[in-house]
Amino acid sequence: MGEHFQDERLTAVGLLYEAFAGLNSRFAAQFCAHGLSTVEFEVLTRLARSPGHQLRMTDLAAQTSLSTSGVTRVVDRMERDGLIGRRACPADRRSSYAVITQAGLSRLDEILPGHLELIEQWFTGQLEPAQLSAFLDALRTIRDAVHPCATAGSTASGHAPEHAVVEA
Amino acid sequence: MGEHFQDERLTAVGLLYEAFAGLNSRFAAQFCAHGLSTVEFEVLTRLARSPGHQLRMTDLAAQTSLSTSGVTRVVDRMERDGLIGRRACPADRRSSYAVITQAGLSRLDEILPGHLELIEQWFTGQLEPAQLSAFLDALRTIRDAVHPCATAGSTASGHAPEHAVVEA
DNA sequence: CGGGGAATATTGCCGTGCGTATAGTTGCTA
DNA sequence: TAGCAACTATACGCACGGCAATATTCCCCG
Repeated sequence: MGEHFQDERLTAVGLLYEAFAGLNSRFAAQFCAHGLSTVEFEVLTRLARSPGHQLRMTDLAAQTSLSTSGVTRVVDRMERDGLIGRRACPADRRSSYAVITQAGLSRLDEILPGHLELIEQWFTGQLEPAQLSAFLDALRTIRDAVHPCATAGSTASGHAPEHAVVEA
Repeated sequence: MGEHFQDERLTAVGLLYEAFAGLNSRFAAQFCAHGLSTVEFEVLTRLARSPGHQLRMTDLAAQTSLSTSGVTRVVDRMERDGLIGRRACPADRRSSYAVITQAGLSRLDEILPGHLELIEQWFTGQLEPAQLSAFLDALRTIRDAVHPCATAGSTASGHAPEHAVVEA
């Protein structure tokens, strides 16, 4: 494997990865400054965007790629903090709704401005549009050179479902 | 706090956040398919990009925003898997180098194509350039409306608590 | 030359957080 | 009414990482 070539890809991936990791950690730091974890923020936004500001536990789990038990616990924590509450489902007494409270909405209101600011900084600062498109061109070139027909059938180290891309 | 306005911001943040979260989880899934965790991938790229394919434990910790003990343990795992090795530092017998092995480089080679592909898909698919700039404009507008003087001062690089809100 | 303090890596201890498997409850249908 | 399905909550265990303590080595200053 050409060393030089590998270097090219590595620096490209490395730089971009740094940028992503940096953004993630800044997100986390900002959430933390407001007493939230990443998943808790996600739960909050999901609920806030849902009709009636509520969601069944199962649906919440499905929409956050968390297991149902994980959702139970997150909701436990956030209920303890007063950010969300549980509400019995009138139609089906097996289900229960997680519903965002006024405190939860306020918390979201506190976080959003800084969050948006961070996003904008990232895109306009760290990732100049021109830089970005140039980078993407380079990416494509490199990739085409490696995988003329993509296919990606690489057969890894006998480890697993290859490109098992999941996600909802 | 205007409900309508809040909704605007929420959908904006929510959509973007989904995009980021989706990318993250796809990254993780891909790494996992090759038997790596996220930090392990980061360590691998960091070492591969370093002169001599090696880095002192402390430096590795500094560059990965992991504590030194965390690095020790990650290196333990990866050494056990044969992806990297330890090498005594000739100049300073307190230090030791983590050095990437041939197997580690090969593993990286297996991962990179799919990784690059994913990145390109994300930028060109999920985040159309036109969409993106429009979105950023909207962002800016919204933000300005909320924080006329924003200031934003700061913290492009540290993790200052910013609006350190209490609440446990 | 010697001693104290700084730097470095490792390890024990512990908290966190999640997933799997299990249990308990309620709804639905024959 | 019985039995199966759907839903949530809990028990258990695991992986991960930070903090603080420890051992070793280096370096500076008297």
